[in-house]
Amino acid sequence: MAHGANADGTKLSAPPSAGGREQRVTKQRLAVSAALDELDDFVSTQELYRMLQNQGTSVSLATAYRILQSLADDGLVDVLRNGEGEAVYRRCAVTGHHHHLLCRNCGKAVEVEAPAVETWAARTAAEHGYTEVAHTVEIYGLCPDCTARKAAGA
Amino acid sequence: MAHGANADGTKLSAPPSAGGREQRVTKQRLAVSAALDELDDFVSTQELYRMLQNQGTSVSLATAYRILQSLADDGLVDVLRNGEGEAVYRRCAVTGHHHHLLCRNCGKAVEVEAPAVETWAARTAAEHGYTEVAHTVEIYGLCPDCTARKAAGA
DNA sequence: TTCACTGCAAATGCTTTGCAGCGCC
DNA sequence: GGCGCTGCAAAGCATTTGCAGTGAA
Repeated sequence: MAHGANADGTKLSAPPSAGGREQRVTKQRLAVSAALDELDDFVSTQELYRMLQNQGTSVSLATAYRILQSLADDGLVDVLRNGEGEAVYRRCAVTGHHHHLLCRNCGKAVEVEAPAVETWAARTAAEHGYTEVAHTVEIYGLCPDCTARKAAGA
Repeated sequence: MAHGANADGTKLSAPPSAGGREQRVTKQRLAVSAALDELDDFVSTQELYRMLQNQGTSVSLATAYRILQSLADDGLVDVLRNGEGEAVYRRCAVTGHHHHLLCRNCGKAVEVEAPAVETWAARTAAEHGYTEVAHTVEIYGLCPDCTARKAAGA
C-alpha cells in the first residue's frame, strides 16, 4: 500500500519520463469504472468481476485486476484490505486524503481524517531527510456492534 | 474474516463446549512463543518461520501457521493484516511500540516513535465506539541518500 | 499503422488440509 | 495407551504475468 497518500501532489511515483501516463479509454475500463460508480461499498476484484459477468459486460479477470490496480495507482479509487486480506476498492469521490478505522470482526470501515497524523508524518520524514513522502495508517478494533455482541455472548 | 475473529465460528478447531481448551505444551509451540517474545513488532507467519529456521529451531511451515492461528484464537496474540494482506501477529503485552520510516528505493528503515499518533488512534477509535484497538502506521519516502542520488542524475 | 490493452492460461506465492507417525499427558 | 500435535506434500485461492491478437488514437 504505497498510494493514496500523496498529501499535496508533488509527484508520487513519477512515471518514466516526461510525458504523463496515457490511458486509453476502452470499454473494459469504462465498464469497471461504471460498476464502481454504482457502488458505495468496497468491492474486491473478484466481486466486481462476478458483478460484471452477471451484468453481461464480460471483462477478463486478469484485466479486472489490471484496471483496478491502474485506477488505484492513479489515485482514482480508494484501496484497502478487507478482513480476509483481499484488496478492496471504492471510488474515491473525496479528493481529500483520509484513513480507515476497520472492524477486525465484521470488516466495517469508518473513514477518519487525521490532520495530526499527516503533520506528524511529514515532520518526522523531514527530520530524517526523507523526501517524496507518503504513508499508510489503519486502525483496527472491534466496532460497537461487535463489541456488544462479544460482551453479551462470549 | 478468517480466524482470530470467529465471526462465523463453525470452522474453529474448538469442538469442545465447556470452558478451556487444552493445549499441549510442545517444543514447537514454545519455540514460536519464545520467538514472539523477542519481538516488539508484528511478524508474518512466513517471517517467523524463517526466523526460527535461522535460529536452528526448525518448525514446519504448516505448523507455524497452525500454532499462530491457535494462539490468536486463544487471544494470546494480536492479529491484523499488513499492507500486503498477510496476517501478522504480535504478542499482546507490548512494551516498546514504534513505527517505521521506510525508503521506497533502497528499503532502509528508521524506527520512529509516534506518541501523537498513538493518542490520536486511541481517541479516534473511542469516538466511534471501537474497542480493542490496534493500528499500523508506515511512512514511505526517499531517504537522504536516494534523494541525492536521484537529484544528481536519476 | 502503431502500440497499449485484452484474454487466456500458466505460473506464483501464501495458506490450508489430509494423512501417518510421534510424543505429551 | 490415547489422542492431540507435527511434518510432509498436495491442494486451494487470490493475484500476477507471458504472449499474441485486437482495437484506440
